[in-house]
Amino acid sequence: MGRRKLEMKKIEKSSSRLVTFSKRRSGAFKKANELSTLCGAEIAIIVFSPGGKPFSFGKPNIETVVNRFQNRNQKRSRSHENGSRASNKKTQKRVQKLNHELINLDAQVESENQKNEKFNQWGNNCLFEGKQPIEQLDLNHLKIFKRQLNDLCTNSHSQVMEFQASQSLLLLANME
Amino acid sequence: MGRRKLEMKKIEKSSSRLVTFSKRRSGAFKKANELSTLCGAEIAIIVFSPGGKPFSFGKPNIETVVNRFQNRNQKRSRSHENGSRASNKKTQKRVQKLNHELINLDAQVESENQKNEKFNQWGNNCLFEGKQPIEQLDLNHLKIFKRQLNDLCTNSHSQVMEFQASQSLLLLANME
DNA sequence: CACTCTATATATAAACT
DNA sequence: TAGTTTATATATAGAGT
Repeated sequence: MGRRKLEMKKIEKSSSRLVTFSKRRSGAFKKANELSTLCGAEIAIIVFSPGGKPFSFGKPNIETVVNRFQNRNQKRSRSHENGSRASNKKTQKRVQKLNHELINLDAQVESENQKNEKFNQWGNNCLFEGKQPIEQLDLNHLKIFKRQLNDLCTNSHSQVMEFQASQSLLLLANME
Repeated sequence: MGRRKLEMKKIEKSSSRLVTFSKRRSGAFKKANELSTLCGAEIAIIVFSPGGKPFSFGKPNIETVVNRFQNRNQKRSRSHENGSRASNKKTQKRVQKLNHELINLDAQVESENQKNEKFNQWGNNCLFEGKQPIEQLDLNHLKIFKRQLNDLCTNSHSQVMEFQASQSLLLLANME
């Protein structure tokens, strides 16, 4: 699916192989997500790169699907459901708001999409607030945020996950 | 990728949904096989149809890949104190959801980009005109979103900030 | 690297068988 | 319910930044 037709054999050139792996892996995950969304199906993908690095995608999550497949429906441990981590109510509220806004934003954009004409004027009329193209930054933030989140989902290593979680929000915090 | 563009939501018509599931499932497996062949990667896919039927693909085979993945998780799990794994699962789930929201958002904007050249140069040639059209609603969502993200992380010095950042995503994970 | 930009190769939605 | 066809939508190879 590119400039040339690729032979279906291992790509020799290691640099190309790596690029292809990365592109196709994300392509595969996207497909999996679409399949799941469109058809209401549960799906899990596990890939090991040639270098041995694990990548995974799961919806609703890997464990559920894999366990179901292995007929080992282990019961969830609900004992930690809320733990001490949810103790900061202020933060919790904010996050809740944030989440709603995000959902609303998505719905809004979709709605505007249908009113194509108006949406097209978005960029013309509302970009600058004072001097700063704040909204543009927002979009970039969203993209970066998305990328970070994507990494979080892709990488199953919990420690890396938490690290990246911090990183992503720090990034957002530091960009202005 | 067909006669029409499909909305990324569950297909209502059950007959169409079934056809789509079948087609896309085989498409996904084919992609997985190609990825494996081209890059020398191990891969496993498990899918449950909406009806609950399991389908799977694995190269060299499912068991190998899944076991490799789970062994790795076991190691990881042992090195953690109790409870962290459960939270991480939920973090992953929540983050996945958010990610999907953002993917959709991004897709919408991208779609508009193609339709409207002006939008492509969003940040370059758009001047603030002081208008307050209806489309402003979208921007308000963006602004609020960003402000709240900032609020999450801006309050304190970097160490506390990082702590809160982690906490935020963990909270996201714990809220539904 | 991670991303962008195109020309091409593929996947697939609908319709039909 | 699975193939076949065909018009379109996507994915992505290769090259460049």
